[in-house]
This record gives sequence, structure tokens and C-alpha cells, in this order.
Amino acid sequence: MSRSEQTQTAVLGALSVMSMTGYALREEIRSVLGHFWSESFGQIYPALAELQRQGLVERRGADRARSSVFAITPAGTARLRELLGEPVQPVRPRNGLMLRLFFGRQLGPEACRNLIREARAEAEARLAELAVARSESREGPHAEDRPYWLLTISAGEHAARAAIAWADEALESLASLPDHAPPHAAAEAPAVSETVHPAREHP
Amino acid sequence: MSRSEQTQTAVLGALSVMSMTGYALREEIRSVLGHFWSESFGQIYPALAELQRQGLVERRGADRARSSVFAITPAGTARLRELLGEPVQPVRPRNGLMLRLFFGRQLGPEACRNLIREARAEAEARLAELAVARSESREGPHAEDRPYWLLTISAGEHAARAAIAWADEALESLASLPDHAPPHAAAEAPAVSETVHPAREHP
DNA sequence: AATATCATGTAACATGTTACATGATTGG
DNA sequence: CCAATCATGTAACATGTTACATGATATT
Repeated sequence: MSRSEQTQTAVLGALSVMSMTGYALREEIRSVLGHFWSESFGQIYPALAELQRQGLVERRGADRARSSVFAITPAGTARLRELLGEPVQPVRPRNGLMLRLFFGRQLGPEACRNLIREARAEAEARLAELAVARSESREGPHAEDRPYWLLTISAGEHAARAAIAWADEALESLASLPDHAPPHAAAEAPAVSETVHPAREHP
Repeated sequence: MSRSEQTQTAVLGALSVMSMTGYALREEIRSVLGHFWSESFGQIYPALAELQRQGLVERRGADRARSSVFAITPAGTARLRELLGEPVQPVRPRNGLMLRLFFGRQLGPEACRNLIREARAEAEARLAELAVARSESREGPHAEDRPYWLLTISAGEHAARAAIAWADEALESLASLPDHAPPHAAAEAPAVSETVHPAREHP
């Protein structure tokens, strides 16, 4: 999977489930695949044009600036299988939370705790969204697709629960640290204060 | 955190632990932060130049093409704290495994199982690496940093264990699926498939 | 009629990786 | 000396997002 074939895969995949407009594609990808995939207009339309040129999708409906629906062709389905069979290309990690925690000594325990609480809340929210997705999947287009969709939902749930468990553990482990603030801190720092930072100077 | 301040954060953070060359920076970031962060030469050197220009790091040693060590300045430490305090910028997800599983019906259960087994093996490997990192952290430069490093290691472990648990569950759930291969699969010839639109234009 | 949303597309920008060029240092 | 590795840097490329331009359709 060298090029932006990734986008082609996502687009062909979505069209394999249901024909739709490019606009709807973005919406679908955001709402349905949103937990593990993302595409922007700037990728979707060029990809659609290229796929059409290759005869992998076709346009139906008025072709002059009017709303038109894209549908996958048999060749497109074959291509989709081919693309799905290619090796998963590794993602370079960029986890801003972990970066901050790794240098957490510079931030001090309290700020770190806030970051972790935030992450925990996000994981809870994700869990709730996934519960909705799970129940909605019962009305999904194809019963044949459902077992696979549930796999991805389950993966999200496992990850979110792990994040929550980690956060609780991390908060506890940070609680035992003396809240001594960063080394020689508060030099020129203006009164930033942040969301929860009431106790700068202790009694 | 608008620009590539992310890179500046990582570089300043690494230099806050220990002074080193740009080359070593890449190695350190890859080996120590590798589980959740990555930078390439193409980012590190320009970032170092910019940081030096701003007086946040300084160069020590011969400055004519010879090996030189970069060290963080007091202003750099202050800037690091500022950067670490900025909101975590969300990452757009791109999980190739989940994309494949979501359209797993096109691949068939067996291919999906292979993907999951692969992911499980990677998670096991990650777990082993993290165990090494955990034991190595005992000889880390600064005892004060250790609690924070352990937080990130623990997060990796939680995530990896969750991935393993999910994989086992997923394999079991796929085992119950009839191994009927993808819909009208096998032949690469476009054997007419069409998931949603069985009928072409002609009646 | 006015506004919001749907829909398509593109250009400018932002980001990030790879491959290369160059030379120093080190170990066999 | 030769090769490998350390070290710095850059240019070309690949990727991806945002903002804008344009106009249709639907809603109020």
C-alpha cells in the first residue's frame, strides 16, 4: 500500500456497502469509521476522480454540477479486495498525552493529573459513543457485514476500557508523589493557572 | 500547539534530560519515546536550528562540521514548560487493521483471522519491549523522572494487553462464522457482484 | 427572498519522510 | 587503508488539511 491507496481503500469500501455522493462519503466516513479512520474533502474528491478514470467507480445522475451518486463497479470490488489484502502500513505514533507525561516532571504532578483525568473522560465518552454504534449496528445495511463491524467496535471498547483502567492506576500512583511542582518552577510564568490549579502555594 | 511546536517539545524535552548531538537525539527519541512518538532527521535538524536561533538551546563543541552537543538553556526549560502546558492536539486516526476488518466481509473470515493473529503477535512483542524498558528505567538518568516514565510504560502495557484480549475474543467470534470466503470470491474476473445495486441501467 | 445545507472541486498551505550529499571518526 | 558508523544538513517528494469558490436544493 504505497500511495494514497489508503484513501482509495476507504472510499471503495464505503461504496461497497452503499452508493452515495462524495459529500455523503465524508459524512459516512466521519460518523461510521470515525473511531479509527479519517478522510477530508481534499482527499475524497481527487480519489473519486481517479477511481472513476480507472473504471473502479461510476457516476450516476446528472453529471453537470448536479448531485450525482458514485457506485462501485465489479472491477472496483475486485480492486477493493486486492487493496484490503495488502499489508497494513505502520503508523508513526504521535501521542501528545504520553509526550507530556514523559516529561511530566517539568509540569508537576498536579498538571499531569489533570491531563490524565481529561484522557479518562475522553475514554468514557468514546465508550458511550461505541455503545450507540453497537446498538445502531443492528439496523446496519447488511447482516453479513455486522460481525466485522462488531469486531471494530469491540476493539474500540477494549482500548477505551484499558485507557480508563490505566488512568485510575496512574492517578493513584501520582497521588503518592509529593506535589513539589516542577524544579525551580514559576520563574516568569504569568498567571496561567489553567482549569484546576488552585493550590500553588500551600498553607 | 499550532506549528511543528510538537517537534520542539520533543527535542527540548529530550535535551532537558540530557545534552546530546542531533544524531543521538533521533536515536534516543526512537528508542526511548518510540512507543508513542517519532521524529525524523528532516524535522530534528531544522528544529534544532530554530531553537538555537531563539536561544532555547545552545551548541557546545567545535562548530565547524564537527560533532557538537546541543544543550538546553534556562530559557529553553521555561519554553518547554510552556509548550507542555498547551492543549494536546488531537490526532486523526488511521488504523489500517480496523479499516480492513470493517470491510472484512470482502476479505473473508480466514484472512481476517490472519490479520488479527498478526496484531496479537505485535502486541505481545510490544509487551516484551515494554518489560525491557521497565527494567532499564531503573538505571535511568534521573530518579525524579522515573515515576513519569513508568506512567507511559504502564499505558503501553495496558493498551497491549487490551489488544491481546480483544484479539482472542475476536478470533473466537470469527471462528463461529462459516468460512464461506468473500462474496463470489476467488476468480479475479469481474464476475459481476454489486453489493447494493444489482441492476444496471438496462432492464 | 433569505438562509442553511448539500455538493463538487481546487489552490494554498502545513506537515512529514526519504534520499541524497558531505565529511569526520573509529575499529579492523 | 577501508568500511562502518556518526553527524549534519537539504532538497525533493509524498501526504494531508483548510479555506475558498461556485452553484444547486431545500427550508422558513
